[in-house]
Amino acid sequence: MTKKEIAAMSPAETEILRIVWELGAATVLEVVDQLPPERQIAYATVQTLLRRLEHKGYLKHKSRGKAHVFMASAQKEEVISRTVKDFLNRLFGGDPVPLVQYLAEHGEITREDIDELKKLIDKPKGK
Amino acid sequence: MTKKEIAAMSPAETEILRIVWELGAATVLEVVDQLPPERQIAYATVQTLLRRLEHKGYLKHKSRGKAHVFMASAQKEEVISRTVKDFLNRLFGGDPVPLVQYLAEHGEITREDIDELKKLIDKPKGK
DNA sequence: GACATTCTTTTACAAATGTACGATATCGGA
DNA sequence: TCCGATATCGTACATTTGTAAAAGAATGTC
Repeated sequence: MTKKEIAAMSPAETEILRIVWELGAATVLEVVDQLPPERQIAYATVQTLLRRLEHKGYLKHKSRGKAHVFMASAQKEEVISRTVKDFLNRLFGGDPVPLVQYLAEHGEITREDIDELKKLIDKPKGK
Repeated sequence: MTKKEIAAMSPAETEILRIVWELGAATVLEVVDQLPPERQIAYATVQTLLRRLEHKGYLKHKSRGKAHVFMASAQKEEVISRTVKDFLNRLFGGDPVPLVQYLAEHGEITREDIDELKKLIDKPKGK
Protein backbone atom coordinates (compact mmCIF):
# COMPACT_ATOMS: atom_id res chain seq x y z
CA MET A 1 0.00 0.00 0.00
CA THR A 2 2.26 2.74 -1.16
CA LYS A 3 -0.17 5.33 -2.40
CA LYS A 4 -3.26 6.35 -0.57
CA GLU A 5 -4.92 9.51 0.61
CA ILE A 6 -6.56 10.60 -2.57
CA ALA A 7 -8.82 13.55 -1.91
CA ALA A 8 -12.51 12.72 -1.86
CA MET A 9 -14.48 13.67 -4.93
CA SER A 10 -17.58 15.78 -4.84
CA PRO A 11 -20.94 14.62 -6.23
CA ALA A 12 -20.58 16.60 -9.42
CA GLU A 13 -17.08 15.29 -9.88
CA THR A 14 -18.30 11.75 -9.37
CA GLU A 15 -20.83 12.22 -12.09
CA ILE A 16 -18.13 13.28 -14.52
CA LEU A 17 -15.65 10.64 -13.48
CA ARG A 18 -18.20 7.96 -14.14
CA ILE A 19 -18.62 9.14 -17.70
CA VAL A 20 -14.89 9.07 -18.32
CA TRP A 21 -14.83 5.53 -16.99
CA GLU A 22 -17.66 4.62 -19.28
CA LEU A 23 -16.02 6.10 -22.33
CA GLY A 24 -12.59 4.83 -21.43
CA ALA A 25 -11.03 8.05 -22.64
CA ALA A 26 -12.71 11.25 -23.59
CA THR A 27 -12.28 14.92 -24.41
CA VAL A 28 -14.26 17.60 -22.65
CA LEU A 29 -16.70 17.71 -25.50
CA GLU A 30 -17.24 13.98 -25.50
CA VAL A 31 -18.05 14.08 -21.82
CA VAL A 32 -20.47 16.91 -22.36
CA ASP A 33 -22.20 14.97 -25.09
CA GLN A 34 -22.55 12.00 -22.84
CA LEU A 35 -24.42 13.92 -20.18
CA PRO A 36 -28.18 13.44 -20.14
CA PRO A 37 -29.96 16.21 -22.04
CA GLU A 38 -31.78 17.44 -18.97
CA ARG A 39 -28.45 18.04 -17.28
CA GLN A 40 -27.75 21.63 -18.22
CA ILE A 41 -24.11 22.31 -17.63
CA ALA A 42 -21.66 24.47 -19.56
CA TYR A 43 -18.65 23.15 -21.39
CA ALA A 44 -16.42 25.26 -19.19
CA THR A 45 -17.90 23.73 -16.08
CA VAL A 46 -17.24 20.20 -17.20
CA GLN A 47 -13.75 21.29 -18.02
CA THR A 48 -13.24 22.57 -14.50
CA LEU A 49 -14.51 19.35 -13.03
CA LEU A 50 -12.19 17.32 -15.22
CA ARG A 51 -9.28 19.49 -14.21
CA ARG A 52 -10.11 19.10 -10.54
CA LEU A 53 -10.40 15.36 -10.93
CA GLU A 54 -6.97 15.35 -12.47
CA HIS A 55 -5.55 17.42 -9.65
CA LYS A 56 -7.02 15.06 -7.13
CA GLY A 57 -5.42 12.14 -8.91
CA TYR A 58 -8.46 10.44 -10.39
CA LEU A 59 -7.65 11.31 -13.98
CA LYS A 60 -4.71 11.98 -16.20
CA HIS A 61 -4.66 13.22 -19.75
CA LYS A 62 -2.68 13.20 -22.91
CA SER A 63 -3.05 15.47 -25.90
CA ARG A 64 -4.67 14.58 -29.17
CA GLY A 65 -4.21 17.53 -31.48
CA LYS A 66 -5.04 20.55 -29.41
CA ALA A 67 -7.56 18.71 -27.31
CA HIS A 68 -6.97 16.91 -24.04
CA VAL A 69 -8.05 13.34 -23.80
CA PHE A 70 -8.84 12.39 -20.23
CA MET A 71 -8.67 8.88 -18.87
CA ALA A 72 -8.66 7.13 -15.55
CA SER A 73 -5.58 7.38 -13.43
CA ALA A 74 -6.60 5.91 -10.08
CA GLN A 75 -7.90 2.37 -9.96
CA LYS A 76 -11.59 2.38 -10.64
CA GLU A 77 -12.20 -0.60 -8.37
CA GLU A 78 -10.44 1.13 -5.56
CA VAL A 79 -12.36 4.32 -5.98
CA ILE A 80 -15.70 2.59 -6.22
CA SER A 81 -14.89 0.58 -3.17
CA ARG A 82 -14.15 3.63 -1.09
CA THR A 83 -17.12 5.49 -2.39
CA VAL A 84 -19.62 2.74 -1.80
CA LYS A 85 -18.25 2.00 1.63
CA ASP A 86 -18.51 5.63 2.51
CA PHE A 87 -22.02 5.91 1.26
CA LEU A 88 -23.00 2.82 3.15
CA ASN A 89 -21.59 4.21 6.34
CA ARG A 90 -23.31 7.51 6.10
CA LEU A 91 -26.73 6.35 5.10
CA PHE A 92 -26.95 2.90 6.65
CA GLY A 93 -24.29 2.85 9.28
CA GLY A 94 -22.33 0.37 7.20
CA ASP A 95 -24.94 -2.31 6.87
CA PRO A 96 -25.44 -3.15 3.19
CA VAL A 97 -28.53 -5.27 3.64
CA PRO A 98 -31.03 -2.42 3.91
CA LEU A 99 -29.58 -0.95 0.77
CA VAL A 100 -29.99 -4.10 -1.26
CA GLN A 101 -33.36 -4.57 0.31
CA TYR A 102 -34.36 -1.18 -0.84
CA LEU A 103 -33.24 -1.99 -4.36
CA ALA A 104 -35.19 -5.21 -4.36
CA GLU A 105 -38.37 -3.68 -3.02
CA HIS A 106 -38.33 -0.94 -5.55
CA GLY A 107 -37.90 -3.18 -8.51
CA GLU A 108 -34.45 -1.88 -9.17
CA ILE A 109 -33.05 -5.37 -9.36
CA THR A 110 -34.84 -8.29 -10.89
CA ARG A 111 -34.97 -11.93 -9.98
CA GLU A 112 -32.54 -12.66 -12.78
CA ASP A 113 -30.04 -10.26 -11.32
CA ILE A 114 -30.28 -12.07 -8.06
CA ASP A 115 -29.67 -15.44 -9.64
CA GLU A 116 -26.57 -14.02 -11.22
CA LEU A 117 -25.44 -12.73 -7.88
CA LYS A 118 -25.87 -16.09 -6.31
CA LYS A 119 -23.49 -17.54 -8.82
CA LEU A 120 -21.03 -14.81 -8.08
CA ILE A 121 -21.07 -15.61 -4.43
CA ASP A 122 -20.79 -19.33 -4.93
CA LYS A 123 -17.76 -18.99 -7.14
CA PRO A 124 -15.57 -17.03 -4.79
CA LYS A 125 -14.19 -14.68 -7.34
CA GLY A 126 -12.25 -16.41 -10.10
CA LYS A 127 -9.81 -13.50 -10.16
CA MET B 1 -47.86 14.62 -3.93
CA THR B 2 -48.28 17.87 -2.17
CA LYS B 3 -44.89 18.44 -0.61
CA LYS B 4 -41.64 18.00 -2.45
CA GLU B 5 -38.48 19.91 -3.06
CA ILE B 6 -36.71 19.30 0.16
CA ALA B 7 -33.16 20.61 -0.01
CA ALA B 8 -30.52 17.95 -0.48
CA MET B 9 -28.54 17.02 2.55
CA SER B 10 -24.77 17.08 2.69
CA PRO B 11 -22.68 14.02 3.58
CA ALA B 12 -22.07 15.15 7.14
CA GLU B 13 -25.75 15.87 7.56
CA THR B 14 -26.62 12.44 6.23
CA GLU B 15 -24.39 10.86 8.80
CA ILE B 16 -26.21 12.68 11.58
CA LEU B 17 -29.67 12.09 10.18
CA ARG B 18 -29.03 8.38 10.09
CA ILE B 19 -28.24 8.36 13.78
CA VAL B 20 -31.42 10.18 14.64
CA TRP B 21 -33.32 7.62 12.60
CA GLU B 22 -31.58 4.85 14.42
CA LEU B 23 -32.32 6.28 17.84
CA GLY B 24 -35.80 7.29 16.93
CA ALA B 25 -35.43 10.49 18.91
CA ALA B 26 -32.32 11.98 20.39
CA THR B 27 -30.74 15.00 21.97
CA VAL B 28 -27.54 16.50 20.68
CA LEU B 29 -25.58 14.66 23.32
CA GLU B 30 -27.16 11.34 22.49
CA VAL B 31 -26.23 11.77 18.86
CA VAL B 32 -22.69 12.67 19.79
CA ASP B 33 -22.44 9.57 21.94
CA GLN B 34 -23.65 7.43 19.08
CA LEU B 35 -20.89 8.58 16.77
CA PRO B 36 -17.99 6.18 16.35
CA PRO B 37 -15.09 7.08 18.63
CA GLU B 38 -12.74 7.77 15.76
CA ARG B 39 -15.12 10.41 14.48
CA GLN B 40 -13.79 13.53 16.16
CA ILE B 41 -16.47 16.15 16.02
CA ALA B 42 -17.43 18.82 18.54
CA TYR B 43 -20.78 18.95 20.28
CA ALA B 44 -21.42 22.35 18.75
CA THR B 45 -20.81 20.98 15.29
CA VAL B 46 -23.35 18.24 15.70
CA GLN B 47 -25.73 20.84 16.99
CA THR B 48 -25.26 22.89 13.87
CA LEU B 49 -25.87 19.89 11.66
CA LEU B 50 -29.04 19.03 13.53
CA ARG B 51 -30.18 22.61 13.23
CA ARG B 52 -29.55 22.60 9.51
CA LEU B 53 -31.37 19.33 9.07
CA GLU B 54 -34.34 20.82 10.83
CA HIS B 55 -34.25 23.88 8.62
CA LYS B 56 -34.18 21.71 5.56
CA GLY B 57 -37.20 19.80 6.79
CA TYR B 58 -35.64 16.47 7.65
CA LEU B 59 -36.05 16.84 11.38
CA LYS B 60 -38.27 18.50 13.93
CA HIS B 61 -37.81 18.79 17.65
CA LYS B 62 -39.64 19.15 20.90
CA SER B 63 -38.23 20.15 24.25
CA ARG B 64 -37.52 17.85 27.11
CA GLY B 65 -36.41 19.95 30.01
CA LYS B 66 -33.95 22.40 28.60
CA ALA B 67 -32.75 20.02 25.93
CA HIS B 68 -34.07 19.59 22.43
CA VAL B 69 -35.12 16.16 21.35
CA PHE B 70 -34.80 15.74 17.62
CA MET B 71 -36.79 13.27 15.57
CA ALA B 72 -37.56 12.56 11.97
CA SER B 73 -39.87 14.91 10.17
CA ALA B 74 -39.63 13.88 6.53
CA GLN B 75 -40.45 10.34 5.54
CA LYS B 76 -37.40 8.19 5.95
CA GLU B 77 -38.40 5.92 3.06
CA GLU B 78 -38.75 8.89 0.80
CA VAL B 79 -35.42 10.33 1.78
CA ILE B 80 -33.57 7.07 1.41
CA SER B 81 -35.18 6.53 -1.94
CA ARG B 82 -34.02 9.85 -3.25
CA THR B 83 -30.57 9.48 -1.81
CA VAL B 84 -29.95 6.00 -3.13
CA LYS B 85 -31.28 6.87 -6.53
CA ASP B 86 -29.04 9.87 -6.65
CA PHE B 87 -26.01 7.92 -5.61
CA LEU B 88 -26.75 5.28 -8.16
CA ASN B 89 -26.98 7.84 -10.89
CA ARG B 90 -23.75 9.53 -10.08
CA LEU B 91 -21.58 6.52 -9.56
CA PHE B 92 -23.17 3.93 -11.82
CA GLY B 93 -25.27 5.90 -14.23
CA GLY B 94 -28.39 4.55 -12.59
CA ASP B 95 -27.71 0.86 -13.01
CA PRO B 96 -28.00 -0.88 -9.64
CA VAL B 97 -26.54 -4.18 -10.75
CA PRO B 98 -22.89 -3.17 -10.55
CA LEU B 99 -23.49 -1.88 -7.08
CA VAL B 100 -25.01 -5.07 -5.81
CA GLN B 101 -22.35 -6.96 -7.66
CA TYR B 102 -19.72 -5.02 -5.86
CA LEU B 103 -21.35 -5.82 -2.54
CA ALA B 104 -21.49 -9.48 -3.38
CA GLU B 105 -17.91 -9.69 -4.55
CA HIS B 106 -16.62 -7.99 -1.48
CA GLY B 107 -18.41 -10.24 0.92
CA GLU B 108 -20.62 -7.44 2.07
CA ILE B 109 -23.71 -9.51 1.53
CA THR B 110 -23.96 -13.21 2.19
CA ARG B 111 -25.77 -15.98 0.45
CA GLU B 112 -28.42 -15.89 3.16
CA ASP B 113 -29.07 -12.24 2.48
CA ILE B 114 -29.62 -13.09 -1.12
CA ASP B 115 -32.08 -15.82 -0.34
CA GLU B 116 -34.00 -13.35 1.74
CA LEU B 117 -34.00 -10.95 -1.13
CA LYS B 118 -35.40 -13.52 -3.44
CA LYS B 119 -38.36 -13.94 -1.18
CA LEU B 120 -38.85 -10.22 -1.10
CA ILE B 121 -38.99 -10.07 -4.83
CA ASP B 122 -41.30 -13.03 -5.19
CA LYS B 123 -43.81 -11.60 -2.77
CA PRO B 124 -44.36 -8.33 -4.52
CA LYS B 125 -44.44 -6.19 -1.47
CA GLY B 126 -47.29 -7.02 0.88
CA LYS B 127 -47.73 -3.30 1.45
C1' DG C 1 0.50 34.66 -42.86
C1' DA C 2 -4.08 36.50 -41.31
C1' DC C 3 -8.58 34.53 -39.71
C1' DA C 4 -11.90 32.16 -37.81
C1' DT C 5 -12.36 28.17 -35.02
C1' DT C 6 -11.59 25.29 -31.34
C1' DC C 7 -9.37 24.38 -27.06
C1' DT C 8 -7.14 25.33 -22.85
C1' DT C 9 -5.96 28.47 -18.93
C1' DT C 10 -6.88 31.85 -15.82
C1' DT C 11 -9.74 33.79 -12.87
C1' DA C 12 -14.14 34.62 -10.42
C1' DC C 13 -17.59 34.24 -7.31
C1' DA C 14 -21.74 33.08 -4.79
C1' DA C 15 -23.45 29.33 -2.09
C1' DA C 16 -22.88 25.30 0.54
C1' DT C 17 -20.19 22.72 3.85
C1' DG C 18 -17.60 21.48 7.88
C1' DT C 19 -16.27 23.07 12.03
C1' DA C 20 -16.72 25.49 16.25
C1' DC C 21 -16.40 29.63 19.81
C1' DG C 22 -18.68 32.75 22.81
C1' DA C 23 -22.89 34.67 24.59
C1' DT C 24 -27.10 33.68 26.49
C1' DA C 25 -30.88 31.14 28.48
C1' DT C 26 -32.71 27.58 31.58
C1' DC C 27 -32.96 24.09 35.24
C1' DG C 28 -32.13 21.86 39.43
C1' DG C 29 -30.36 22.64 43.90
C1' DA C 30 -28.37 24.83 48.26
C1' DT D 1 -32.94 33.45 45.11
C1' DC D 2 -28.26 32.90 43.47
C1' DC D 3 -25.11 29.42 41.47
C1' DG D 4 -23.18 26.13 38.81
C1' DA D 5 -24.08 23.09 35.16
C1' DT D 6 -26.02 22.25 30.88
C1' DA D 7 -28.10 23.64 26.50
C1' DT D 8 -29.21 26.43 22.88
C1' DC D 9 -28.42 30.42 19.73
C1' DG D 10 -26.15 33.52 17.12
C1' DT D 11 -22.26 34.07 14.62
C1' DA D 12 -18.07 33.24 12.26
C1' DC D 13 -15.02 31.65 8.98
C1' DA D 14 -11.89 29.02 6.06
C1' DT D 15 -12.74 25.61 2.33
C1' DT D 16 -14.90 23.26 -1.05
C1' DT D 17 -18.23 23.06 -4.56
C1' DG D 18 -20.87 24.30 -8.56
C1' DT D 19 -20.92 27.15 -12.18
C1' DA D 20 -18.96 29.83 -15.75
C1' DA D 21 -17.06 34.00 -18.39
C1' DA D 22 -12.96 35.93 -20.38
C1' DA D 23 -8.49 35.72 -22.09
C1' DG D 24 -4.90 33.31 -24.42
C1' DA D 25 -3.00 29.56 -27.50
C1' DA D 26 -2.90 26.05 -31.24
C1' DT D 27 -4.80 24.67 -35.98
C1' DG D 28 -6.39 24.27 -40.37
C1' DT D 29 -7.63 27.16 -44.39
C1' DC D 30 -7.47 30.59 -48.12
